[in-house]
Amino acid sequence: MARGRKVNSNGERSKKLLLEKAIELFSERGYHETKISDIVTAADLTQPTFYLYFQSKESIYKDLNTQFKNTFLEILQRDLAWDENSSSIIDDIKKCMTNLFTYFSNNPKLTIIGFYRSEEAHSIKETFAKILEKKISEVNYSDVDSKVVAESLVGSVERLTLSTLLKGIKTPEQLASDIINIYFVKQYA
Amino acid sequence: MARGRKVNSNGERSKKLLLEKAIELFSERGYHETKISDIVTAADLTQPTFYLYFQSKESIYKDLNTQFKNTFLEILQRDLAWDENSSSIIDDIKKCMTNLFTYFSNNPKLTIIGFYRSEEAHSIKETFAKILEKKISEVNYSDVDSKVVAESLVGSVERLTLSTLLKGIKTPEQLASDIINIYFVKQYA
Amino acid sequence: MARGRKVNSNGERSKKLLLEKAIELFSERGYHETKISDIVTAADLTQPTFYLYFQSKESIYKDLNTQFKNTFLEILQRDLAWDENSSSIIDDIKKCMTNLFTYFSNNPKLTIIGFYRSEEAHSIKETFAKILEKKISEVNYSDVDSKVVAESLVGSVERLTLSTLLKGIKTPEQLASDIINIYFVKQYA
Amino acid sequence: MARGRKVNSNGERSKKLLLEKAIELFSERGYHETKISDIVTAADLTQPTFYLYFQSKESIYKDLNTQFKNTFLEILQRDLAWDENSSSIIDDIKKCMTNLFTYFSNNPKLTIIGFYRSEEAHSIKETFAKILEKKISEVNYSDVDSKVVAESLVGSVERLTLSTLLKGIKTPEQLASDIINIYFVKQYA
DNA sequence: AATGAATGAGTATTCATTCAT
DNA sequence: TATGAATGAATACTCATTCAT
Repeated sequence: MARGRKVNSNGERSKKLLLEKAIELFSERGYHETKISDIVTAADLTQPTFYLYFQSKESIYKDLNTQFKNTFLEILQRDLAWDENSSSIIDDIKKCMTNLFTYFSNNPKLTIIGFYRSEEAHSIKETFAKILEKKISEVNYSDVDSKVVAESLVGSVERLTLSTLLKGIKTPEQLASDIINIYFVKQYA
Repeated sequence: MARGRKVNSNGERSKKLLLEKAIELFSERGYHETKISDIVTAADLTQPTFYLYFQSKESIYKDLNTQFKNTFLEILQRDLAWDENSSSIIDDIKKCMTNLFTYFSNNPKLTIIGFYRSEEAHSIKETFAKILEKKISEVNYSDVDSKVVAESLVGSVERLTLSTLLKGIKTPEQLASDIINIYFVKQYA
Repeated sequence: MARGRKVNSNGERSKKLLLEKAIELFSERGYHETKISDIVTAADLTQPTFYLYFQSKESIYKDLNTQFKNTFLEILQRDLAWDENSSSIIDDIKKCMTNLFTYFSNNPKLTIIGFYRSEEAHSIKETFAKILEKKISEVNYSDVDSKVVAESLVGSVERLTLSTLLKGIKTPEQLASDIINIYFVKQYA
Repeated sequence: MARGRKVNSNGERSKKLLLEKAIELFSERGYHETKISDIVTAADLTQPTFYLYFQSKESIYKDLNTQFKNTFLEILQRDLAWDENSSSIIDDIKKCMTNLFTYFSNNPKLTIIGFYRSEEAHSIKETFAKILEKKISEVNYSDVDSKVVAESLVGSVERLTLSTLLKGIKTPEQLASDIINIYFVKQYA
């Protein structure tokens, strides 16, 4: 293959392609097992082209994580804003989860990276738990302290996303409903 | 430039030391960010000594994971054996969790590796979920299918171990009790 | 994504601009530390444009050096032509130095490149020394062989250009006069 | 060639060898034209071995320069210490030059690097000139200011080292004597 | 049992240069 | 005349692993 511009080439398209392949590979193999050479090969480009659009391997990974984190926190903020005098706290939580699951569902690979593989995932989950805790503390949750309930909820979201949502077994709405049922509806007689 | 056996050296002790340091570093930094040179430096030994006791970096990591996995599955098997005509399924689950948490608590670093960092962690959790599902299916859990409840439970264990148990906020017994409360006791009125 | 000829663009001007920026950067940073991308960025142009006017990075650098060398040798030839029956050899040398310094002064950056940074600078200085030697050998210079005096003179020119002439501390005339004083006038009693 | 320790290998020797080859190549080709691969090939070793003994290409180069600079300045300090009430300033200068030339002569390649190729060479020469200027200002040097004489002297040293000393045409003593003759003895009648 | 010394095989990154428009 | 887009070829540096002692 000769040097220089390819026929019909287009910068935006190349960048997008590289991002796609990067997301794909990072989510499948993780950061260290993904080589720049893998990414560019998958995109049918060469290594220097990667550096035309991204600063470094680390920076593209961080960008991806930031992107996930920002959207995630945005949804949280929007749906679980604090002093909201909403009709029902539980409905709020349910709505929030539905939106979260919808986002995960639409961006499964990015979610794998940002919610499971990244080192930053910890802090994201901590934040999630803290916000939930505040909500739950307003609910009359018998016998268990809100922190534990909140962390438990985060764990449920984490695990169910992987095992049912991303596998297509449950829709966002179903999953949110199931979780609400487990945590907030009398269920065991 | 003295070479050869150190004064006071002892094969078993060196191996143990290397294992300890490896667990420590793998749990703190993960597989790729931990170099053999880090491990031996921490153990005040040299790289060839590492290969005296372990086949490779990968093999020691796998060993560690296998060790965790085996004990984990052992506890599961023992406490949640199938067709047991136990007095109470829920008590069984509670007992199992208590034992699991006790093990985690006694081996926090190995737990980080085997239950959080390792790629194998997925299959461990799947197994866990499957066994739980079988149990739960025997319980009259209204409105939510057992698979979801089981996976949710696994998530709760996962998250609460990290955020409360390993931080010393809850004892194994307390945590098991909390989880049982959340999942199996009418809690929200 | 507009491409093609810029408004107000002009081939000759672009080439001149590139040359200027190249001289500037090569003199400041040297050959290897100057990237083509630096040059074109400084000229507010793009990399392919560079190759419209110059064959390669090496060739523009060589051109610059050749340009310096040619002018330098021209001045030497003109002012120190061999068997000239000039009234005074020392006056010739002084005149030559004055002209050299004037040229340096008017082209400080090119001088840095051609007289200091370039690998070719060695041969230029050798030539300079040889020509001076021939002149000096005709002068009754006691105790020191002409080669040494000539090389010494070259060194003085080299160093003083950098430390006084190009810093504006001395004018070409002053510097030439100073050097002549040092080398050819009884100065230390 | 197999991995692992070579027969009869010795760390100190390898390091020395690498240093020697590095000095040789840096002096012949300069920093950028010398690849690590060139150095290790010349030493019949491999690239990782280089990094066993040196931090980086830049660091070994800097070390070399520092080594040259330190010795150089040491000689200067020792031989041209300020308020010395020495019998003769000119003798001091001569002695200093002799020592300098001897050092250059014994370390020709390092001298090429540290006194000619390095960017630091400028500051070394400036220091040299400043110290000389102080000395010369105490001498009754007619018509030319001491700064110019000092810089000129530095230039002479610079050029003559290259063109006569390192080529074996002059001994350190002869060269020092010649320079003193040029600058401080009535020479042209 | 342990270490000093060495290396094979990567791996991210850079830069001059070129093609298609 | 000029540029957007791309690449060939290098190059410093790292790390797990191994041999000789």
